[in-house]
Amino acid sequence: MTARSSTDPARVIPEATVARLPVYLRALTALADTGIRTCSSEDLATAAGVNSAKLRKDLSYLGSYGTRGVGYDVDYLRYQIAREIGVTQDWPVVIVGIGNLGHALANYSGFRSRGFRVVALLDADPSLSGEIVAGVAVRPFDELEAIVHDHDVAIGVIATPASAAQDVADRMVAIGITSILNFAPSVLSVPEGVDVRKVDLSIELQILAYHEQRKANGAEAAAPVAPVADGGAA
Amino acid sequence: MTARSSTDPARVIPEATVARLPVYLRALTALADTGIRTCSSEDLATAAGVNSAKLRKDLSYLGSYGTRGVGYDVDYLRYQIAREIGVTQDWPVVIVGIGNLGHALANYSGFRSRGFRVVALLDADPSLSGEIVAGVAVRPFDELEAIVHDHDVAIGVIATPASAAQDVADRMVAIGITSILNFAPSVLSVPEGVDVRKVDLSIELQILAYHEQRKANGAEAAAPVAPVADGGAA
DNA sequence: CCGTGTGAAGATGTTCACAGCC
DNA sequence: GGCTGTGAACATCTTCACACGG
Repeated sequence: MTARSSTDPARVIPEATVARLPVYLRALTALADTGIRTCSSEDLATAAGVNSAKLRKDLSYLGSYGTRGVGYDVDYLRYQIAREIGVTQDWPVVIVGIGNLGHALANYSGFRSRGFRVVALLDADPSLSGEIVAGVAVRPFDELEAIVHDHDVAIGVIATPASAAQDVADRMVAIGITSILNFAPSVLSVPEGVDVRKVDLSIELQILAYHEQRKANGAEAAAPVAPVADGGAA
Repeated sequence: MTARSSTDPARVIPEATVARLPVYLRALTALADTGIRTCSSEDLATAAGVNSAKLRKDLSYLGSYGTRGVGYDVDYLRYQIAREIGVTQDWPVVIVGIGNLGHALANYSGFRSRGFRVVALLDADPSLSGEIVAGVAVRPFDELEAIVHDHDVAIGVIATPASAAQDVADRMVAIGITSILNFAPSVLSVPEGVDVRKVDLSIELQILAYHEQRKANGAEAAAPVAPVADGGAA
């Protein structure tokens, strides 16, 4: 049973699973690059850094793409996941804010190779206009609307200072962008139907600092080594 | 009662809460900057982009720092959260891999202002050695051990290509680093007791692409607008 | 026999709704 | 009266363990 078609509207993939699919995709690509044609859930789970039960459960939401007693065909599964995520063809994206981070993002080759194409770089500072970064000219922020319409852009990246982020987001939303990746350290408010994901460099460090502090306190105080009840996936 | 002291070893803060504390900290700083001395859970929740029940629950894991009928003292709560995270004084960090992203990270002022101090920039490429980035000289990767010992560094940032990331991580762990922030698109394996957090730019975009594709499919197929059962926190 | 796919159990996280205190 | 702090209900996510099919 459960031969769910990819167009079955009832099929819902849990958010936690969606967040791992790109990891599986990358792991499959790595396996394929080493010439491996078939893998078990155990193999792929190890490559992806998760345990095999979770991997199988995740894949089960997509359909039954494995063969019992055998495993998964690497290329076939890779295609199925790519199709599910929607990266079998390129998504055009615009990057707004060409400071240090914007430069790094524009030059990041991982976007290109993973289903995204940077169609424009925009900055409010007119002195940057015309500069070529990673083969793309920096253009004035005003041109956002024309670019978005011309290239049918649905995804925007914000790499501006925090003070500008909400204004940029408002403008993006007004023009029709419905997904935003925000690198600015600010909370964006957007209407329903617009997705925002946030990448915050210093928040990640602060989370590490919290655990680091706990390790230090634990060492000097009570329990020296907490015996973590761990499954044991390497 | 539950007058938990900050040194009470039994007190455990859920991981999901830990991940939000830095957001609250930032929101409190923003409120303080506009001269606000006191705020309700509703105010702070709005500034942080969460709902107030979640905020209160999160804060309750730290202790009882609010006043019923009144709210929270902004500066006092800010200090308590900073202390809990461990950013009341600076953590020295090293950044390995001074490509585009490493440059951007080295120049990112948010680290400095949020409890971190970049004490060294390292790169395996000898031609980069001596270059000054954000006031810090780039040094050969070999000097990692000396630097880590000299500055008592516990947190390392990896901004190398994926192919080098595991080697760098192994070296960091061998030298005594116990927390790693990994920007390379690769799965790191580290021994128990070492924390790794991953920031992956293209994974975030792929997650957005998935939802974007769903919106597009939903529009052309069945339900035009899914009536999301939402609490309604703006 | 082996490894996938999956119900069921358990753990973690979120929201509700109100008691308790200012 | 108003707002915090929190048990209890609900939702989501993870892990277990085994039936099932190649």
